[in-house]
Amino acid sequence: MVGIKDVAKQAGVSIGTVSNVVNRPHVVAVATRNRVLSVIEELGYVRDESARQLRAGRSRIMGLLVLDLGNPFFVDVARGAEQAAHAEGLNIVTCNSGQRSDLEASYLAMFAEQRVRGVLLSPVATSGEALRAFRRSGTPYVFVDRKAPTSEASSVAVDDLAGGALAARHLLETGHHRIAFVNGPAILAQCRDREQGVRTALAGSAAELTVLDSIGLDVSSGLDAGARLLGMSPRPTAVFCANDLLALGVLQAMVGAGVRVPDEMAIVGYDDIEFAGAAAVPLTSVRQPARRLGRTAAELLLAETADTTVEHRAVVFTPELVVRESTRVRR
Amino acid sequence: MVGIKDVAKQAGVSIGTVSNVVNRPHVVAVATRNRVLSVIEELGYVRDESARQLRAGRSRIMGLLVLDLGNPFFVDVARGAEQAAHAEGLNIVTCNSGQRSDLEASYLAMFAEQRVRGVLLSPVATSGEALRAFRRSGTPYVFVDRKAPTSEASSVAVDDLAGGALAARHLLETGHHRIAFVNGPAILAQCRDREQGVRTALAGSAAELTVLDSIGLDVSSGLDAGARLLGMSPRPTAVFCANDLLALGVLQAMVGAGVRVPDEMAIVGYDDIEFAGAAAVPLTSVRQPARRLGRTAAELLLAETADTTVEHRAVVFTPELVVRESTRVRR
DNA sequence: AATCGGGCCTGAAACGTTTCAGTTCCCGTG
DNA sequence: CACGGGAACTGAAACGTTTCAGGCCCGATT
Repeated sequence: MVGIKDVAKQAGVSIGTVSNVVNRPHVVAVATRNRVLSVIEELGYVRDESARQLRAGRSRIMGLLVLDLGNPFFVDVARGAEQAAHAEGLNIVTCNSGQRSDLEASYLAMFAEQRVRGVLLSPVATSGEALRAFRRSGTPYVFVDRKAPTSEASSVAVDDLAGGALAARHLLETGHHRIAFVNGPAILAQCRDREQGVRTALAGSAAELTVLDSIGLDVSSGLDAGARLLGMSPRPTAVFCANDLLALGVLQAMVGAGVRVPDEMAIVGYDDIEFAGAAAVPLTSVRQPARRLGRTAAELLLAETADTTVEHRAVVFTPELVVRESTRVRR
Repeated sequence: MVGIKDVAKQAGVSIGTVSNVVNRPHVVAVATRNRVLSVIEELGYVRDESARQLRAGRSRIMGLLVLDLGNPFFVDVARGAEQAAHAEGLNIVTCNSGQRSDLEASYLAMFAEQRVRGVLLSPVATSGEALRAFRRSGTPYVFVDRKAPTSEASSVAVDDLAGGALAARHLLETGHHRIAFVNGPAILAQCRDREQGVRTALAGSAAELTVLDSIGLDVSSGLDAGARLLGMSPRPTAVFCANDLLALGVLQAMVGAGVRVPDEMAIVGYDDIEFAGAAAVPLTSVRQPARRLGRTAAELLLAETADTTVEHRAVVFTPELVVRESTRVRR
């Protein structure tokens, strides 16, 4: 593999000069610069980032660890983060924990060992061993889609209590009394908060709430939850799902069983992913500003890595209800 | 930042011993090992991967560069690749070119500078400057979702000619004569091949083909194409889209305009993403074995990096038609 | 008693850069 | 003409690891 000293020898200059051509072209005479550049081209020299980083002490990479890349919500978060990072000349590498603590730990350790500039983290749990070890490494990080005390780190989140309440109130207002909530893994704060929001909104009303827990936050878990819903008696007349993937699964189960939506079963999802509007019955959903979430988080992280004295901030966005056919009142 | 020599000093051993504790624990006496381990824990030592890699010469990371993470097809490819890489103790980092050559170039350069073990690449174009520069870097790579001559590199792909033909023949068999094909950017070989497959299948038939080009391969491009379809006169009775995202957009446009699917407009998509079955009208689609694609590509790459004498292979999978409501013949 | 061998550990070189204090050369100024 | 100063380049140290040749000690073998 060709290194900087091969280039130097071939061009008849010192190693330092080659480095200058690559990193501060203006300090080297134009004739020399061109000669070196053409040797670089000729030999196919590629700078070794490990050596560079070892010496320079800092990386040009920002890590992003998300819960589930299969959820378009997180893809949008990633897009937002990428936009902000590129504006500063940093690259984003995205890793997917798939809600598994062991993978989360493994990727966090990788980021720490790589000495990345910082990490945007959508954690499985804020109390785990993985995170504790990561904190000690001193790598700056910002929570995404998760509130956190500013004493620990900055965070960018959406108010899940409000989001859950928004959905529940909407179902009350459209006249439902037997309401189901299909929740994801309780280990996720998002899930706990959305459920809490639902309970708060329903408290004092006459509505009866059934909570169905499911293993995952994906379409097949939704199908499964849908089957359980169909078996209930009396059957709820409305269901709110902790995210759109679950809701699409439930919807599919209803359509498959010939249950009319929204007449026999109203459905509300969460995230307002692009596919929600294209569903069998267009889905009412709680919209989160995903891209903005990612962009803001990256900006916060960049600010903190540029100036370590800046204090942590907790940004909270407010979700918004998008009403579509799946809860439309019919006469 | 605490380094190996801080640990060595604190534990009263040499640097080499600390390194052995971390990398080959069995060669150090159990008492020493425990002492060093507790110092590591106490000081919060994290190995610096740059230095390690600089010295060891090889990285434990495999790169994956995909065309569009917003397309669930590529998320599944990533999952497959991750599975194979983890089995070998490697980490995958995923980057998203978003079909932009400049981003592709930037990420490829990053991978080369990082000296990653290898790269799985779903390229925008096989002839670009970016790729030529990358080739010269000597980083092993395998094409994903793209055929390539084995003289250059291994590749894992799905037969897009067959896929296009599959869809077109299905539309012929269900009695359509005015057929539209909504294609994505012609720079993508996948798009060119699928169109070619359609043309081949339709050649000699009485069917009339209209090709609509769209800017992107996403839902909003599909909406746009749908609007154009609605304005055509005479309007085609069936449309095949280069991927499911486009098809979902077209479907949304039809539903919005009150055009009945499949009675007035049959629709076929491509990829068979999870959302295809949950669409307003469940979508007929050409299924590709996405996960298998990713897994196979990663395995090929691992084999080539383990033994450089192994020759390149070109694996081609065969797509499969999944028929659903969007093309069901009604009486 | 001398020798051998194995277990455990040390010390230093090497990896490919960046950075910075010097050196050389030349031009302009007093 | 002497001098100062800037532009262009050089040479070597430093970054934090891994690796490997060797050294030491102790028990077993001849």
